[in-house]
Amino acid sequence: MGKRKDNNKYYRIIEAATKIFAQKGFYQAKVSDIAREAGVADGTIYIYFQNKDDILISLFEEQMQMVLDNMMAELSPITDPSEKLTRFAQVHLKLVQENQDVAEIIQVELRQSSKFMKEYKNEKFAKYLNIISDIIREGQEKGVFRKEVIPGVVKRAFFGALDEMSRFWVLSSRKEYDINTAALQISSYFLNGIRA
Amino acid sequence: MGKRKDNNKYYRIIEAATKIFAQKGFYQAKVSDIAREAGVADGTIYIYFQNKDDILISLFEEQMQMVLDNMMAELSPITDPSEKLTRFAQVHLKLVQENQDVAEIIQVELRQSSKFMKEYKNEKFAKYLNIISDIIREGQEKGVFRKEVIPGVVKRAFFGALDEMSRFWVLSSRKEYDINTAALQISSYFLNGIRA
Amino acid sequence: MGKRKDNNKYYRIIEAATKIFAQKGFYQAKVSDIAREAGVADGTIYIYFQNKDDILISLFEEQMQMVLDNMMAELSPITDPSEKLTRFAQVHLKLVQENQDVAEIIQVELRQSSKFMKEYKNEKFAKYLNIISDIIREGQEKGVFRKEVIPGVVKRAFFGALDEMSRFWVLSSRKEYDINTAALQISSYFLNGIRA
Amino acid sequence: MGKRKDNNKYYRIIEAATKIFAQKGFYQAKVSDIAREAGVADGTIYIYFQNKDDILISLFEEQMQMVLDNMMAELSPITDPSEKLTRFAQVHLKLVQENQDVAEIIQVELRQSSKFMKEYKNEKFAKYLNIISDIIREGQEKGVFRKEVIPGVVKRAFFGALDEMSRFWVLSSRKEYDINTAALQISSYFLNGIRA
DNA sequence: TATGAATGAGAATTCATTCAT
DNA sequence: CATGAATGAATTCTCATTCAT
Repeated sequence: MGKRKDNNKYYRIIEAATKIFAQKGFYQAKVSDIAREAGVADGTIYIYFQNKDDILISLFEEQMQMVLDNMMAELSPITDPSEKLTRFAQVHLKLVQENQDVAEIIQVELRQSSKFMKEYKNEKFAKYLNIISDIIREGQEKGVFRKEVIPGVVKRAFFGALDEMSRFWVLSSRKEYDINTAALQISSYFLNGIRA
Repeated sequence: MGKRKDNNKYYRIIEAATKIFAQKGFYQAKVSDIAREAGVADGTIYIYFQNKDDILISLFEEQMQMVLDNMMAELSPITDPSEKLTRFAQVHLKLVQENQDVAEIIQVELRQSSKFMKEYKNEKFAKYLNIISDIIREGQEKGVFRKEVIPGVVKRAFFGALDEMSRFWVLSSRKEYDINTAALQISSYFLNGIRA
Repeated sequence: MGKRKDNNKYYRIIEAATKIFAQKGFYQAKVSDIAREAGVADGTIYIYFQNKDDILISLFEEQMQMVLDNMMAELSPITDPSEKLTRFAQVHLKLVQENQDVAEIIQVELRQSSKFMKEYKNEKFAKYLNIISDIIREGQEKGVFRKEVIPGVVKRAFFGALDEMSRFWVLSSRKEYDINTAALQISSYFLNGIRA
Repeated sequence: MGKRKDNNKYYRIIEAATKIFAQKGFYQAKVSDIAREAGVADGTIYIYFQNKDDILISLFEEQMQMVLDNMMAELSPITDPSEKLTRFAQVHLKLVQENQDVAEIIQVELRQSSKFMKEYKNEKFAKYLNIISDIIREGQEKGVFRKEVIPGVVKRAFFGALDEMSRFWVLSSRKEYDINTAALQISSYFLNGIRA
């Protein structure tokens, strides 16, 4: 690895940006806000990142990697596809709960990323979604999920369901129900819905 | 009759803004872009709208009203809750398909609305979601949906599933499958999942 | 006279402008504010006045004429120069008191008139000041005022003294002393000061 | 050390603003005019000042402080109240003569300050005026000025007389008489006028 | 590497003035 | 004459980015 990430300032800036972007949104956030939060000078940001866009992109990469690693680690010991799907829901909502800033940025800014970063292909996010479709396919092979179910549809529907749920959960001040309850409800809908 | 709305310029600006916001996103869109697209002078915008934010808010209100009206009209003749839910999915995705600009704005900018429009409460959107929970509750009363299903979770999960699906559908250039197929798949997952 | 002033709208606009300019100052006042106050359409203003500057100039002319006429009428019956000077002070401060809006505009906007109306020569104001120097000269001829007093200095000093006094009087909310008292004090200073 | 003032750019901008405001008046002066005159970028102005109003306010504060300091230094060695008053007139008019830009701004913009700077209380100016009333009061205590003279009236009348005189002197191209002559005339009027 | 003062392009908004009705 | 919707030039202020130290 080059010197770019050796220094912990790189991560301090990512952390700071995560907080500030979550608070104000990408366009409302000023580079100097991030610098202040990170305890560095404005100019220092440009030693570690090419520009403001690059901060957001790097943030996505780093945080999505973290999420991916976490999810992989949680799912690897499980063999049963149904259990895997349920676990995915639980872990996803738990991660959201524990990293609300990250969650908010991914939910909000990810959506408009295509607007300001035409070229940015969010491959990590695609990988994350593919964990779901891989589970579906595995279940279909093992004969526990119906064959006519389209994995590419389920992965989006399932993720969308969790995502909308977590958005509500993050934004609402009074939490009417446990997030784990929501995870179990949602995965049960889908499991019942796609069971062979 | 006030000067607002009784003139077609109001709607011409809304139309133009819908196109421009969808194309570039709210922050990247310049008021003068919208003016040019609408064929009016920059200053004219400010006769019909208080500021740039107000354009977006008004756009939400108008377009959500249109969506609401459409959905209500489509569902009113149906009595069976299961059929209603399926129809909701079909109509929603059809509306998205026919109003991609509107869909993109609602999906993308709606998310960050809380960031720049602290005071704006998107009541129309809440109403739209409540159509779903009303269907669920009705189904529970009629004994066709399971009692332990939480309507507030289903409405978000179901909408989220459709929304994520439609985002993909709108963004992807090559459409792998018919959007109606997706609608039927998703509603079937949920119907199987919550059936009594 | 042409049709310009025949219509009472001309005077209604002058009245309105007097009020609005006094309230907000020339630059902060909007033409549409004046139109609303006068109960006419924005465009109507431009039938009676060439532009915003012209409103102010016309206002000066009209109001200064009124002030001049008033002062002349009050002084004409008096023959004694000392008494005239005292009366000038009293009438001036009374006029200020009764026409605070006019006073404020003349005091405030007159000062910067040279800035935005390079060509405008405020002849009426010069005439008004000359009433004072005429009194001084008359007094010198009659031997009641000292010869070495320079009329051109006295006219400015005397007017300036009254003007500063009236500015304070207009602006301060609680009036510590009667404005007539101030008039008498000031004229007594000058009379003692220049008496032969 | 804050970033304000310790840099000479702060003063360069004040200087430039003094010139530009005197030339065109506050509202006609563009921030970019000031920036160009000061030899800095437009944005640099906003590092040292909050906004255009703040430039004017700061300018008042700085220049009035200068005037105050000067006047105090000139008067401090003098003990006789009459002589002090005369000296005040001389120094005031000399300062005006030497700082015509400053004088013009204080005379012109000070008047309308209440219009656009509701909250700004020009305390330095009040202090300056109070130098006069302090002299009057001192003279009354020493028995050289009449008791019935109201210091608050004299301070305004005297300042107003000098101010109107200096306005004329600054604006008129051909100077009919020496400014010192005017100072002596005016102070003699008042001294004769209020002498015990 | 790190700094942060300086830059200046860019954008929202205002409002005097016009002109078709 | 009167209207007031429409115009678009003009101006303040912001903030990502640079670069001399």
